[in-house]
Amino acid sequence: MAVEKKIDCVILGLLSHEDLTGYEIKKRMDTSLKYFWGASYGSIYPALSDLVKRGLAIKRDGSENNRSKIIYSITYEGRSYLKDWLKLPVERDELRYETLLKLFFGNEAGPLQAITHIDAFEEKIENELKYLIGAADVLRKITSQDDTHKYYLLTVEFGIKTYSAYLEWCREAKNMLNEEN
Amino acid sequence: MAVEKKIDCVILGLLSHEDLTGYEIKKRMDTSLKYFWGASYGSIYPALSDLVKRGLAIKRDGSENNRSKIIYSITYEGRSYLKDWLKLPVERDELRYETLLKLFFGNEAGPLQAITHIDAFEEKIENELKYLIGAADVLRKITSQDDTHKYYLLTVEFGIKTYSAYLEWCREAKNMLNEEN
DNA sequence: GACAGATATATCACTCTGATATATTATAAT
DNA sequence: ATTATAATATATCAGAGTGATATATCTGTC
Repeated sequence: MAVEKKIDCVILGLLSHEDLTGYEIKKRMDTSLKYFWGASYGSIYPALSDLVKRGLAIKRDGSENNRSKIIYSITYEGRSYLKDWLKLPVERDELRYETLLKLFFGNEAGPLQAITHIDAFEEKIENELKYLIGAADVLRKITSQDDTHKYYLLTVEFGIKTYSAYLEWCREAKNMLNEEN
Repeated sequence: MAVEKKIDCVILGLLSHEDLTGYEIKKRMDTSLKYFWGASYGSIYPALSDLVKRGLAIKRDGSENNRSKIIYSITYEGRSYLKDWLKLPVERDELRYETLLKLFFGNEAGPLQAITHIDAFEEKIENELKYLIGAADVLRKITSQDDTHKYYLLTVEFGIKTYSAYLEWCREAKNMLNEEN
């Protein structure tokens, strides 16, 4: 079986929920998927053209006035392709934390520098955690009626759990670094 | 200031600890850095040649018998370049979890499929957590004498905290999915 | 009516991955 | 002793994806 390109699978996944333009797909990446996935225009637009060529999606013109707009929908074949991919075991879960990388080499720059990086990390995580907690409240109310957003809620709860753990670690790490400077 | 390529910074960081061959650098990536960073031979070898060209590292022949071996060391300029990068604020911390991606689109495949992915994730994390706990024990003994490995220990403790949170989430997520199937 | 910001599509140089090729040495099995 | 397998070691390349940039329109506001 051909190796699935991840960008194709994400786009088909989003199109399985609703019809979208390339621009809207990018917005979903930057909001709903932000905490565990990402993609740039440079991969989205070429992938959309390719999906249409392969019959996994179709496009229609949705222009309004002079604003050009191309709306993409998933086809039956696209949905089947998506289902096949969802069945396959997960290939890779990957973390790429520059904060940890800089910390790992921290003895070159000293504890004060390390604490500065941890402080910045902590602040960013605190803000994102607030957002996720708000999102979870909204989603819990919706899913109590119908459960179309159940899976979305699961990923948000993953974020809440891990971000809370990050904050605990920040405090402990700073304590350890403060002991000896 | 020129934008630093991440691969250059990681390699210089590793060389700031000890002289290494390209192969050994890859091994460090796959062990010590594994939980928060990665790189392939296809980026390591070209980057090493480039670092030498720019005077940030030097190479010497370390061949034994017929086994060719090139040993790289960091230069004064390289160490200074590394320190400059360590001072800069972190640009990006990024998660790329295919498990969460498949879960997000889970309503297309159903709760049983989602649970299968969570089970696989849980098993992988349990194994890695065991390894990290062992590594932390060793590192804590070493750092109680001298603290060269203090920063390494901090990254391991980050892993332990987050992996424990992942496991909690796995149990809760499966409970939620089991309620209704 | 001027300006900023959001909407919308598209391309490109460059980075990095994943796979592969090549060759030697060490270890284990038969 | 021989064979097979795994580890050591360097290197390259097609293809995937990023980040930046270009272009143009629409919307809100001062």
